[in-house]
Amino acid sequence: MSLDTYGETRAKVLTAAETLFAIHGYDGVSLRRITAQAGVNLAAVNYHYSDKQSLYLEILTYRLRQLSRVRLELLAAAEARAAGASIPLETIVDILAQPLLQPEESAMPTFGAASRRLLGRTLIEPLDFLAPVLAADFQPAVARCGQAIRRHLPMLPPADFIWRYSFVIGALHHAAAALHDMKTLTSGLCANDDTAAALRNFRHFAVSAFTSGDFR
Amino acid sequence: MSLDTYGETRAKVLTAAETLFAIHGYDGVSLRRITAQAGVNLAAVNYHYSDKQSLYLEILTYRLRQLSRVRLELLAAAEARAAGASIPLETIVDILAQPLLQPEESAMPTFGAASRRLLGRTLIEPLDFLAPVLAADFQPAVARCGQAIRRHLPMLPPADFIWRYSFVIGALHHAAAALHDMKTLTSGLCANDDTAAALRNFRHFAVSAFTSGDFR
DNA sequence: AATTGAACAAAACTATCGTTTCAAACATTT
DNA sequence: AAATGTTTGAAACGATAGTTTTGTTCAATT
Repeated sequence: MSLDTYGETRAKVLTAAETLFAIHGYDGVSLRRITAQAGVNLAAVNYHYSDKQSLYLEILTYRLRQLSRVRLELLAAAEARAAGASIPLETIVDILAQPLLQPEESAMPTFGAASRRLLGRTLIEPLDFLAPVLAADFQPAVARCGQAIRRHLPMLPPADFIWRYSFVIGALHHAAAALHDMKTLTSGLCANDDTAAALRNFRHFAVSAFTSGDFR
Repeated sequence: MSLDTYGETRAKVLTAAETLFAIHGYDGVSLRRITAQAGVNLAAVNYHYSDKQSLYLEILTYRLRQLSRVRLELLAAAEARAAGASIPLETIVDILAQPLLQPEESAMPTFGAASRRLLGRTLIEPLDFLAPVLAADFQPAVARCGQAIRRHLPMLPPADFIWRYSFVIGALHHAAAALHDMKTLTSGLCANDDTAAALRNFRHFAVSAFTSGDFR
């Protein structure tokens, strides 16, 4: 191995693992497959990370914190702009969706299509051992955005709101997990990984789902 | 083994497999776990079904055909009622959602919470070897419902419609997969497996998502 | 009652899983 | 340059995966 590549094993494992986990899921990928794709030795995983679960946890924790950090920063900036008034509904939806659907436009280095798909998949089918990190590093930012949206719909019964919010979040996660394969899912009508179109359409979709019925 | 239970092994495997696959996914369940829960011998799976993939395929094919059959029957009945006019948008949304979210109200024997969760999960993260059965036994009915909805929005650009439809279907599948855990996901505000509330709220959600913007 | 084919149980088989071991190679420090 | 601690490579470990084999038991038929 050449000098300049020495010490890159850890990063190579991370990249390969994120890609493969995103496509096949946690149980669908073996450490041999990860290390083979990364071009490193099998033992590298148990050396740099203690075990398979820790590797998955480290990837997820990093991405979830990245996502929540950007969301909370955008929310704080929007609150400052609003100067006491409520944040526009479109803005809150964008704060929720853009970091996930269009990470390249946010300040999220190395967060690409694989990260998006991994999060979309994980948030749909969380594994048992991920519950703590989801509660700590994901739910709070989602709840904050939900509260900001809630202020636009003060007359909507709480249960009705939570149902709408669940459907919107579900659609968002599903889109994040499926964006890579939209061409097949739409019989060629939508392009794959068209993050701009996804965000634009989701924004309109979510806003109209929230505002229907006139509970303002 | 007593006389009256003889020959039930195949059914016991099916029930246990559907439940476990719904909870843990295809790769997350071993045949030993399935046969242990079913109370049958390990070799029963490879005897009654040829292998693990075939077992999963048989369950999925059966459920998808059940779902599509009911949807197409409801659609045909609604078309007959409409007598040439367009089917009400609410009715089409119900045709899509009710068999999945509230199977107990449809003519779907043995289709319960586990089946709903299994389909929701599978439709979100389809395994490679399921693509043929999805194309043959699931997509057609979804496409038919999509066309029926499309007639309500003749002025909406095709790409916009397909995006909205994708989001709605994504929200539906996510709800089907998550209905069992709504209490946790909504911090206690929604009850688990409240299929009636899910359908009622989804109906309103989907209709407002489609009709916003006034493209009729 | 003997026979046949289907259904079941027990055990072993092969492959692969996550993980560990241990020595060689590396970079760094003295 | 020697010593030290870190990183990597090759091999093997025990456990578990899916699958197969083999022998037995059941129900039905002749």
